[in-house]
Amino acid sequence: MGRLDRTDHATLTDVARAAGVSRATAARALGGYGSVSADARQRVEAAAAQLRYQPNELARSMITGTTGTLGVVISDIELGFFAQAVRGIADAANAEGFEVIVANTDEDPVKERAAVRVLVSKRVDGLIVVPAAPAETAHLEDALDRGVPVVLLDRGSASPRFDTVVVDNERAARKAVSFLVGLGHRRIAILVDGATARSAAELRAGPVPRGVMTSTLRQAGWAGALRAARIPVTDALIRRSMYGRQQAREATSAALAEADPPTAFLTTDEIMTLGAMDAILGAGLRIPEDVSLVGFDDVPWTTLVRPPLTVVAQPVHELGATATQRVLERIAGADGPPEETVLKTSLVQRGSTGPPPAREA
Amino acid sequence: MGRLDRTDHATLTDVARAAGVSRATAARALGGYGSVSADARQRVEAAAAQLRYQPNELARSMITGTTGTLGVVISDIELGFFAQAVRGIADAANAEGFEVIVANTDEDPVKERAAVRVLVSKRVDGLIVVPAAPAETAHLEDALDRGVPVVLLDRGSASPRFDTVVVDNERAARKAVSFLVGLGHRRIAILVDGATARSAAELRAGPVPRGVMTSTLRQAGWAGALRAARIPVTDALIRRSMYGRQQAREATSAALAEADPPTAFLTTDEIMTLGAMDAILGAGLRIPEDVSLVGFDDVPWTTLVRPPLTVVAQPVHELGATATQRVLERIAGADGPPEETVLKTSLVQRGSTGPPPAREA
DNA sequence: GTGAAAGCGCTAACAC
DNA sequence: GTGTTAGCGCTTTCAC
Repeated sequence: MGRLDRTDHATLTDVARAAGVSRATAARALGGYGSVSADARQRVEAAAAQLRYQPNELARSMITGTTGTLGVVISDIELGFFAQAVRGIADAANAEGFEVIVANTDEDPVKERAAVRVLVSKRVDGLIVVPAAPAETAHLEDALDRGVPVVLLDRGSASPRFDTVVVDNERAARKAVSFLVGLGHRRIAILVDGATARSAAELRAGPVPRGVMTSTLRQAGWAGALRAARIPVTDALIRRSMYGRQQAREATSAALAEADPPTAFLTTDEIMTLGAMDAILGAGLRIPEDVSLVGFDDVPWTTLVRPPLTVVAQPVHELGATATQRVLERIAGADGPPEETVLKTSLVQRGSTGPPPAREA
Repeated sequence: MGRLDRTDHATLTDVARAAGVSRATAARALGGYGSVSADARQRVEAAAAQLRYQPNELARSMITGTTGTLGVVISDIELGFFAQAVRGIADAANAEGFEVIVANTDEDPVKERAAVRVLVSKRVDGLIVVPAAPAETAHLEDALDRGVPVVLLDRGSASPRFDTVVVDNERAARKAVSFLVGLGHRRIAILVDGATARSAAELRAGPVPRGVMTSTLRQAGWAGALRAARIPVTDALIRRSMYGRQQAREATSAALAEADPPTAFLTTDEIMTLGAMDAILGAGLRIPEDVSLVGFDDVPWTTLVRPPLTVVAQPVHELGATATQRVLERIAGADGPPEETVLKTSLVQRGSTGPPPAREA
């Protein structure tokens, strides 16, 4: 341990000197390229082992122009969905020898811009980002212009320049709601983050533009299913709340307290589902006898609560793996037009959905 | 966009040329050190903005010897506990201008060694690791020898060389079990990962050595509480399972099927708790009327299940933040002896604990 | 097969 | 105040 200089790391120069060869020869022996005599190789390897030499990847990156590092920009690693996605990314990345730097944005575009800037400065080879504001992508296009491939995860953007990996959000919600309609429900509410909510009028006006959050798409799917069943799409069924469990709970409680409360709820992610269940159980209502519930995301606890939850399951791990694959292809030089990959969700029917209360039929 | 060379990044040389000054002056103007005339600064800043110059952190790191990056080595980011810890780390790190590279080991020492080697090669400024095998720390000492500070999180090691941030595992379990004893329970089982389990004889033999997993410590706390209540510590109460929800479920079911089943269970983490609850509810037993349950980790769903779970809450976020603080201090040059920080857990009493069935009293 | 030399983009003395 | 000159540790021609 340490005859070494200030950094305590043996350098190639140290190894070369110890082996009695030039740095170039040492590099060739260690890097396994060019040709080196058996004897020289021997001595270099011995010296390297002896000095516990490990190449300085920083220096190597300076030359090769690649760092073997991917930047991942998400909203919050604590949320099950993102944690799973990151694991999918990390696994796919590690398999190809890449490491992953994770940055949380909390859906704040300012933090996102800062993170992207830092990551690009650190010369990540590629970026996977869940855009906080899919409509504002100047900073992401900037990364692209600097030669850093960017793949969007979970949300598409208005810009056509990015590879994108998402799930079939609209269809997923439509199927979930159609299922509820088939059960006999007509007053099917959707619980959405107020920031991404659209009014009934907006929903009637036409298709959802590109570059919106998933919950907006899910809302469109919900509206589509209602329309198909000739059920009026009204603002009363669109329950808005700020994003958060407690807020979702309050919004759901308010809905439940109305004159003709919804007989079923569709919630757009784990946190909202948690809040909605809090409210339903807290009101002493039975699921599904009094009210049915379908949530997004098949997280572990959904099978533990009673009744187990009917959910839309997303292939989250695969979402991350696919995005990684895509960015790795770009890094390797693939230069076709941006691709949008849409992964399939599935409706997992469990116990939280049933016919509406008898008096409703 | 791009008169730039192969990397598409403007360099300091480009800026200096555009501003008509030397690289040194440009560097001073941009870096805000040394002194530069107002005029020169002006021109440099204009040129930098015009070229959208962003310094190459790689080159900067080569010289300064610091990367502004922390390596975090955990078992699995998908587990709520680690996701939370990583968030705590990332927040504390970001606040000081550091980024975080995350590596998953799945408790595999081989993966851990590989991860540490890569991270050190990438010249992270410090390492926070949840050691997969706290007894084998040669690779971590190697990092230390190379000048990379290492802080252990969640688990201590046998080596005295590392700063460590843990919770009071033994005391936490002791309190939880004492609480159950106070309720009248005597057959209190503990569900542990078979890999970390100790036999009743081993537990009686003496204190737990340093460098073991948390569940081993929790088992010691469990045994301590039983001893204090003069309840025999028997192997029958130590329920082993492989790590995993399904495995925990099976182990719990087996315990429940015995002649004199435990009237209470202590589970050592979220996954084990999930499996234990699966088994208890699956057997049609009521909680806490038939069997009480105390789990480790106060995750979101614990308040949603019925009854809500009594748990040992760990300050997970703080655990990560504290470890980060420690490693940052080391990076800044603090060179006192290694410190062990022990954070306090708390027992959150909810509905899953009550007196044992009447016939037991 | 091997060494000398250049250079990645930047910082940091050290002159002027 | 500003420019020149060395490097950081490595890869990579290009001679020999």
